[in-house]
Amino acid sequence: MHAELQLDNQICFRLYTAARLITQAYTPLLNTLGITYPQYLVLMVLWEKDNQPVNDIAHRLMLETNTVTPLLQRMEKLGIVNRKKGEQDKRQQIVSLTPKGKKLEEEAFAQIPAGMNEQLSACPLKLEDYQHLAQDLDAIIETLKK
Amino acid sequence: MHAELQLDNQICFRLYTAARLITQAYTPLLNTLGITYPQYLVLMVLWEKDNQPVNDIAHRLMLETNTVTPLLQRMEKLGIVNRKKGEQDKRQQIVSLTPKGKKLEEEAFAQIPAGMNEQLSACPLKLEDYQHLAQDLDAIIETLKK
DNA sequence: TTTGAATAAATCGCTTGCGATATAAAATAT
DNA sequence: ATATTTTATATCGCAAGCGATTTATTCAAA
Repeated sequence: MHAELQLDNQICFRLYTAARLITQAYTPLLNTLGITYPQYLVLMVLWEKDNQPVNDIAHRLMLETNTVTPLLQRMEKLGIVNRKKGEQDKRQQIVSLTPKGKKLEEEAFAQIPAGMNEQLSACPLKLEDYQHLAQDLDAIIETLKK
Repeated sequence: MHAELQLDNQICFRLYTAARLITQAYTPLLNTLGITYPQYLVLMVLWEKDNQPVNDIAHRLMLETNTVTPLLQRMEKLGIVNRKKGEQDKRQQIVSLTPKGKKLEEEAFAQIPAGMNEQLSACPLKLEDYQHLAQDLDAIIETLKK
């Protein structure tokens, strides 16, 4: 019985589980938009700034390009982004929103935040708890990112 | 510009990223044991209580059996667990540790906690921050689990 | 007891995530 | 200018994770 090896003592298991469950909470909301959670993340990056190369999107999401490239290919097939070769640097693929991808921002704004608030309404955490949580998670992320 | 749709305002993105990065931090440590992080979770469940049916393991980890069954099949192939049909209830598969699976507990105890502490040594969070973090994550998990 | 409903696992198909490698273009060095 | 190295993406293979369905067994009801 090593206390260090017990599931209940693992912050990592809690992170792993909370991340899965909150992604699952997004899923029915995102299904009505026809996208997945990682695709939603990519859209948030592009809604903030359109026309970005794959690398910038990957860095923003702290993912590798071997994750992001296939994700973008699927999103292109869905008709929500376009990819075109960079003009100055032909190695780059510049990713941009299609009209459909831009339109999704309004639909998301109308549905996602309210839908998540509703699902978390029973959660006892207060605004300051969420702020504190965000700070702690940022500290962990900052420590572990390369 | 909808502030609600900005990545920096998303607690979910932080959870998603922190969970990925901390799993990545485990990876080199677990590689020396020849296992993955989800496999390590299963082992922690079995180290606490051996001989459990698939369903109990899945419930403990808050995963579905369609995730756990293939995971256990891979672990069986690695020679760290055995599966045998339940005697009272023949629908069940009772999962047990092999000698190799039991031995991994000592190796894990010798390497994993210290290795993770080292990687998180630069993290500014104090013990009480981790405790607070654990509480907040438990609140989210409790709210979202079905 | 026989039938119908619930339960335990397993299987299938698809998206992610990531280590390893490949390919092409740009930047640097000689 | 040519060779070398770096950089940007893409490709491949495998482990998860999960919705949907299937199969076998048990439980409950008629």
